[in-house]
Amino acid sequence: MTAAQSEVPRRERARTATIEEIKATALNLMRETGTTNARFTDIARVMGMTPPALYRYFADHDELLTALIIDAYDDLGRTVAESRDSVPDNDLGGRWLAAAEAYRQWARREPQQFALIFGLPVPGYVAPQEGPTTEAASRAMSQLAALFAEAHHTGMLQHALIRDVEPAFTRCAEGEDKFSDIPTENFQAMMHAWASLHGFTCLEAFNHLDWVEPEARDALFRAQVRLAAKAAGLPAPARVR
Amino acid sequence: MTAAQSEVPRRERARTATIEEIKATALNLMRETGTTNARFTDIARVMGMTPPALYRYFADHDELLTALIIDAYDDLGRTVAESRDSVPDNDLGGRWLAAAEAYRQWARREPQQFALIFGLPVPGYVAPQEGPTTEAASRAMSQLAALFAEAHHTGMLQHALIRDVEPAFTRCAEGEDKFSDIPTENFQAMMHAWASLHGFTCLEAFNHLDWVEPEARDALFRAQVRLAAKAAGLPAPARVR
DNA sequence: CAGTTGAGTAACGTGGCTTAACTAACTACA
DNA sequence: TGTAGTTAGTTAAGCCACGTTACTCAACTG
Repeated sequence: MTAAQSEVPRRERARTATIEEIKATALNLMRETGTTNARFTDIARVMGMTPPALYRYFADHDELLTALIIDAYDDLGRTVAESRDSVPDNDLGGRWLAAAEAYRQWARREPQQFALIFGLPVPGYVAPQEGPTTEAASRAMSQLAALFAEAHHTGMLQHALIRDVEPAFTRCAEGEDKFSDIPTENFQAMMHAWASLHGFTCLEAFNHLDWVEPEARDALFRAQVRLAAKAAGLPAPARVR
Repeated sequence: MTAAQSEVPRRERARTATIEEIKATALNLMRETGTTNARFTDIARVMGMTPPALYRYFADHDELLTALIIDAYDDLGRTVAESRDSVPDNDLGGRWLAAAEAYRQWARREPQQFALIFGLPVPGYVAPQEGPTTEAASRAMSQLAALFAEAHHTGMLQHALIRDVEPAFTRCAEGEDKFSDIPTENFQAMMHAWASLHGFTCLEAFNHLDWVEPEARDALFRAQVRLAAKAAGLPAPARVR
């Protein structure tokens, strides 16, 4: 391990550390202000630096934002995957429940990052076209798709509740290589499940469910997710929490 | 009608007209920039006025935003209600479908206004506590609730797919006076339906479904809404579109 | 004619983005 | 070990833009 450190030149390590610190600081500022804006000046001040120094690491405000967006996707995807994989392979319903809960809790914990990736673009930000953000997004989403692929391959995926697959959607789904191993019917069901999960998550993360008591909100969420599972043909979770 | 105009003093009419123009201009600027920010300076410039003049109408940036948020809720609620009521009373499934489609299309048409009410708060904006925005929100939402109440009273509301109502949610739902005439089971189902609708709408409005062809997206949406209806115990639409 | 309202001008203050020029420290190599 | 090159960082400065207030003028109302 000590040997591995010297693999990477000292300077380069310091540099990446600084980059990480900048991003972390920007996120902290967003958390404080409750927005998706982080001023260069403030970041520098908090870090005990001067604003121009940041330009050594990010050519542009947009470049920082792009990095943050990619990180957010990766973090969300990783969190969902980890939570999903903490449930045994044979309990597919439980794995879906865990993944969904992770999605939800991540958004609650980090509403700014959630807004960063799933909300309106930040004022003044223009996304790099065909860019790495899109890739990061599909990487994160494939964590959900993996669950359905898994279910399909082990034969545990039942028929979806909506079975009259729309022809237009069939054509479209077949165009996506990475999902080609899931039957269209189930792929469509997955999209429904995702939308359903996403909707609850948005409402809660942006404070539109404050009038529902916390325990009731938990219950409502579980019901929403179970409903989505049932509709998608996923088996019920092994243990009821 | 001509007599009615003189009911309201000339000055007051001019004043409200200006207020409307300010709000409309702000919205146009938001549409142009694709954000939820509208600078006072820009509004004034577009209107052929000077910035300070706006302070005659809005004491504050926040005051303008508050007005815009309330307008957005009202507009959304009105749009949904109109679309819903354009379908015959006896076709409850069709009414739900129409309402949902209106919700979706409104968000597509006005992503900025949609973000204004359902996204992160605008940078620097602090909502007036216990304020009129909350009232406007529940007014808009009651347009959906009305549909379920209607269905319940005419006896056309079947059992929801999820029937083991969570006890915590029961207590909470009973606390809401305005929904007290809908059985808890169905109220919960309504929340599920709303979340599902909202999720799809958010994803589409914020460009996360661009990879799905337009016709396929329409199909996907209709399936999502039909699924939600089935789960909530609403009858199927009379005519299949 | 007196009072009220709308609007403009000028000005203040602030604050942030960004570039340019310079300094200090570190790295590597002879 | 000394020296040349590179990198991180600072200071200074320019620039622009926005929000907001105070003051003044014009127009309308009654």
